[in-house]
Amino acid sequence: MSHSYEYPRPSVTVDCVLFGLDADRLQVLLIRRKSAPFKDRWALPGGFVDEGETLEDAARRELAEETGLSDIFLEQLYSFGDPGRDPRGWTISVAYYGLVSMRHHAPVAASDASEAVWKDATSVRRLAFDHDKILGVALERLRGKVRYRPIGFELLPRKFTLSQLQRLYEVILERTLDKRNFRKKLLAMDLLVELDEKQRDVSHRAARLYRFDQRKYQRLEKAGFNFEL
Amino acid sequence: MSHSYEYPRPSVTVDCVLFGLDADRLQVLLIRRKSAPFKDRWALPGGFVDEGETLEDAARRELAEETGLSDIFLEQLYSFGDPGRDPRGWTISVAYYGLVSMRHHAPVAASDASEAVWKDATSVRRLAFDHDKILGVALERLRGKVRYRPIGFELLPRKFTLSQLQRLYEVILERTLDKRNFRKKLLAMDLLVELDEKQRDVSHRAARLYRFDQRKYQRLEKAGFNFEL
DNA sequence: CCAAAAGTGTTTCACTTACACCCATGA
DNA sequence: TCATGGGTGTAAGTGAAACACTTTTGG
Repeated sequence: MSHSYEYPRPSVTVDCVLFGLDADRLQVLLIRRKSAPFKDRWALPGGFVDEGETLEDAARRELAEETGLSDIFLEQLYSFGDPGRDPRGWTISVAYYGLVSMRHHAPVAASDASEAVWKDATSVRRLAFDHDKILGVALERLRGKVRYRPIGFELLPRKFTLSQLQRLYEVILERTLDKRNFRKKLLAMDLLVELDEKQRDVSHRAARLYRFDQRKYQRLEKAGFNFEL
Repeated sequence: MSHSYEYPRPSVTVDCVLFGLDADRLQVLLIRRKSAPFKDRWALPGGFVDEGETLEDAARRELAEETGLSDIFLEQLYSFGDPGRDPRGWTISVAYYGLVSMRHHAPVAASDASEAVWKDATSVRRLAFDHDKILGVALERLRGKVRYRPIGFELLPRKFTLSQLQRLYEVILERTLDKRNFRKKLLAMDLLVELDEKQRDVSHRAARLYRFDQRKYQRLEKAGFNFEL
């Protein structure tokens, strides 16, 4: 199909919706745009895809360039191509979403970003481009996926308490959970490794620390096991 | 960001994975390519996105052009952009998947397609481009989604029997289901409308026909109802 | 009357839910 | 000693799974 090259081509970008968890709020990483369009407005980190790289590599590269963050859980979210979504012209964006432990990932602005900060994910509005919409889709996906895939652990430090884990689900799902039932259910899955270690520097009884057994989960998953709530 | 226009741009295509159900096999609609690359090979229907149309519109347009099918359930699946996936050069494809009742949608080849036919979805191989991979992702998505969203009905005629519905799930999920439990569960959801009509032209006891109550489902869904298996 | 699929209930078991008090620690 | 969250068990109810025979219809 040699005439294919005659087709006009869109620009293609990647945008990243990176979620973090701040005690009792779901956060999203935003950058302040250095240049037009939407100069000085808050936006999702992202940028143009280069030839010769995968879409996911592009997302990781842009994220690293603009916020300094690397080595994180990232998944493709959705592609946005409605006409008019970018005032510069025809632009299709492939969005990714990711989860990080805020404690281990402090953003540093660079490149096209004059600032890179965590903002409350459920209340930010009036972002650049159609990023409000992208964020909305990402929130929906996160709420859906967290219930049947153990991705929530990515939001916590490697060692965490059961209360932290419970708060995580309460924040994302926006409802309270029963403490005893929650612990019973999660421990029954036998995917948490009880560590010989306790919380430190808290002014109350220190909680036991756990870690998620990723390997075991992968084995069980292949055997048909289903993580649920 | 005026320098954005200096970036090299990829071609962007859409590809459609259209599923149908044939008594006891899951089918996928394929076209035979009229021209290079992959001339005469089986491929998913699809083509280049035009400026000024949405990605979904592009998918519907290409599907209509190449197979004559229109007015069907379509959802965005995933975007594929690995370098080298298209021998013509840098090309990103936004894939969609859809479900149709084969009885109501007979394909007719046209445009870039010299044939358009239904093939067994779980056994076709060696499709053009990376379409084997796209089909694999679509199958995975279908199996996942059919269990918690009532999209399976799109594969059936508007009026169907409970046995047809059960076979649908058995085919997609690749396991047998208990007849009594299946009927009990689905009828308990109260989303099927029992019609005053029966199956015709069968050489055994005629089954009662039902239809899916889309409106009611949408109301219940908003109220937090959750379709499950 | 035979073949083929339609249609129908009950019991068992596992899982979910609701619920309240004592414990350990640091300030 | 007080405030703060950590940690624990049981009973009741709900939903899932297992299971076999009778009915209807056309050939």
